[in-house]
Amino acid sequence: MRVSRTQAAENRETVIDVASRLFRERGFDGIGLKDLMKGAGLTQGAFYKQFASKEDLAVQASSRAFDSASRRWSSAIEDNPEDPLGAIFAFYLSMEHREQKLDGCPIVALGSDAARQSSDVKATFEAGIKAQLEILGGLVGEAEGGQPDSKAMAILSTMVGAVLLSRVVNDERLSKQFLQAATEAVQTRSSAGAAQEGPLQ
Amino acid sequence: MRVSRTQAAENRETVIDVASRLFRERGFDGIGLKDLMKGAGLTQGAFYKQFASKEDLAVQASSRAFDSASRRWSSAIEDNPEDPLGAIFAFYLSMEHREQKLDGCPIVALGSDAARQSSDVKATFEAGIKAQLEILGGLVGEAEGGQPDSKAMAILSTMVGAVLLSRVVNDERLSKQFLQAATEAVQTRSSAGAAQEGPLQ
DNA sequence: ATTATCTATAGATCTATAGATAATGC
DNA sequence: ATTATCTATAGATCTATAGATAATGC
Repeated sequence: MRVSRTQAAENRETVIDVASRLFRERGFDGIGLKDLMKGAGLTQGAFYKQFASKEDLAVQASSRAFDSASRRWSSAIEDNPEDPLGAIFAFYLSMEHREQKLDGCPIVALGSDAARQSSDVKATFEAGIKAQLEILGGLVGEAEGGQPDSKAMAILSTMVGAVLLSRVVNDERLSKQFLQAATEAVQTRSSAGAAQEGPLQ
Repeated sequence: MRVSRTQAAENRETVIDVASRLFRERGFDGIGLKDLMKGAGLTQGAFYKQFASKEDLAVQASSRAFDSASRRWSSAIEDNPEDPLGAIFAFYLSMEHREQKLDGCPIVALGSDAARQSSDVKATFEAGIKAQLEILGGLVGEAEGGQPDSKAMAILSTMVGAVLLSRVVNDERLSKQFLQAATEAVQTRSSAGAAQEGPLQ
């Protein structure tokens, strides 16, 4: 029954990967350890050799979700070097992202839940959010001085809010309108006047 | 043990009120029927004469939370008729609102959860969101024609996202910056150039 | 007679722990 | 000898139902 040290490490990574997806789909309280472990091909009993508690896994899984988001942002930028910001807006503010809770933005999928979690979970969110602000801040015209990237913060707020709102309503037309309205707002705001029409959903 | 019909109706309202607050504080999955009923001064056994299921209560409680939000928006407008929009921004994008999950915006408190709930819950959110868009749309310069209040949607997205982000980070300074950045963004956007500095947290 | 609420409980599920097992790692 | 995983289980909690009780409403 015992597996090698490297296999155990792999199993741990698999559990974190699975949790990062299932938590986003069902919420921290919406899935139990039994199903999480089953998703990784293990049984519940193996859990506590790998993690201190479910809350510990919540931290690891949140961190993993932000890693995945970061990779997605980076690849959007690389795939579209002449308009990196537009590339981020295009995938983030899309109906595909609205539909894909499983591997979508952790702030949208788990934000309301994270606000009720321990400060360890919040610290993970804070770090992930700062990383995203860093990226946005680098792409936006850059701040005027005192405020540390007030523009990036407003843009991220609009992005997060729009996808959250688009998920919470049944009406797909309304969902699209939220994403469309947010796209226009962040584009005019980021290029301060030089608005470009983005091809979109 | 039986109470009068009017008392029973009152009890029902109390349960919905309590649930609308406790759900926002702890999430739909974060509180059980026993504690919900105890909060209304009743026992668990009385629940199913009043509601068909916990999900039914989730619908009623969400609706109640939006009623409460609507009342708050209206009173902000009435208290400040010369700058109604600024009044809404001031209370919504405040540290007090960040701290007050219990009676704060249901979209922020329960948005991530609601996206996983039944379409009945989503329909309630959709109705509440449309009511808020209506208010914003009436106060904003008004749309250019085709789009049904694209401005209002972008503003609401920014508001919701900023408070969500402000709740999800530990760092209060960062929280304030999100609220501040969002305030600037929605104010410049709503009065299209005629930006006014809002006194704020 | 009806019924709102109570106590009690069924049956499922949840997190966490205990002890057995079988393979690794020294 | 150590240990990653397994099966099994403790103890709590969850939603929902059943039957008793006592007051309402006719």
